Amino acid sequence: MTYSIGEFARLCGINATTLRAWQNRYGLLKPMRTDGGHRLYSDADIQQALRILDWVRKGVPISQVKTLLARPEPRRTNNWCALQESMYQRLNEGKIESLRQLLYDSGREYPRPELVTEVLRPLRSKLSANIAAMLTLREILDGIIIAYTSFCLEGDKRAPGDNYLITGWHLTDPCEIWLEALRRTGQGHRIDVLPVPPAALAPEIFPERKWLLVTTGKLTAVRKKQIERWQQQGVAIEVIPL
DNA sequence: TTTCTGACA
DNA sequence: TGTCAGCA
Repeated sequence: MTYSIGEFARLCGINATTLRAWQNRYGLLKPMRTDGGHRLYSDADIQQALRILDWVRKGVPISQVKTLLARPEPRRTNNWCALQESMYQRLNEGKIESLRQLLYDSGREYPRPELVTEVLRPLRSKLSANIAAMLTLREILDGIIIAYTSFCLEGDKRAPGDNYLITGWHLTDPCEIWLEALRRTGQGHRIDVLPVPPAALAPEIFPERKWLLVTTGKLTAVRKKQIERWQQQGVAIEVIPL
């Protein structure tokens, strides 16, 4: 399957002008050309675009992305790959109950932080092209992740522990709140989730709880100031950059 | 509709 | 760094 620049731009959600600029200025994505000189993007280019967007979302300047892409993939056990693949297949075949079961089993069998970073996050990245079918699959996956995380959080509440509130702060992808919560389950914390962060946060109203703020992008001077202000008001805050 | 270049914020 | 106008 090949795509014109217009189609490709729509699929991956990047402006066509920007795609050309990325190619010309930073050598990112060099598609084949038609005899007439028009760009012809392939499915491999889509995968590459998703990898690029992953770095951009993490706040990496586009000029530095090429070096990061050239780096070999961070080593991942075959086990993780196989598990990810297995989840993807069940999702793709609409076997939702089976996928749910697999996630619950995996959560019992493997450490949760690795499950999140090695399996769930990569799987969601794989599903982030702007194609209706993929977005639908990702929503289904997110629903299962949220349900499972709630289940784990409730379990943690049965034991004593520190009280936490986790939410997003300048965060584009709300599911990341749940993934971060899931990473922290089973460690003797009692965590509540604010799934939809309010437009303006007021952590000072619950100073007795520790606040975990999941955030994308850079900690600007303004944001650092805000955190200092909250801390001066006696709120314990941990910022979790993605 | 796409190409490219140069320019702007 | 992303986007736009203008031209072919």
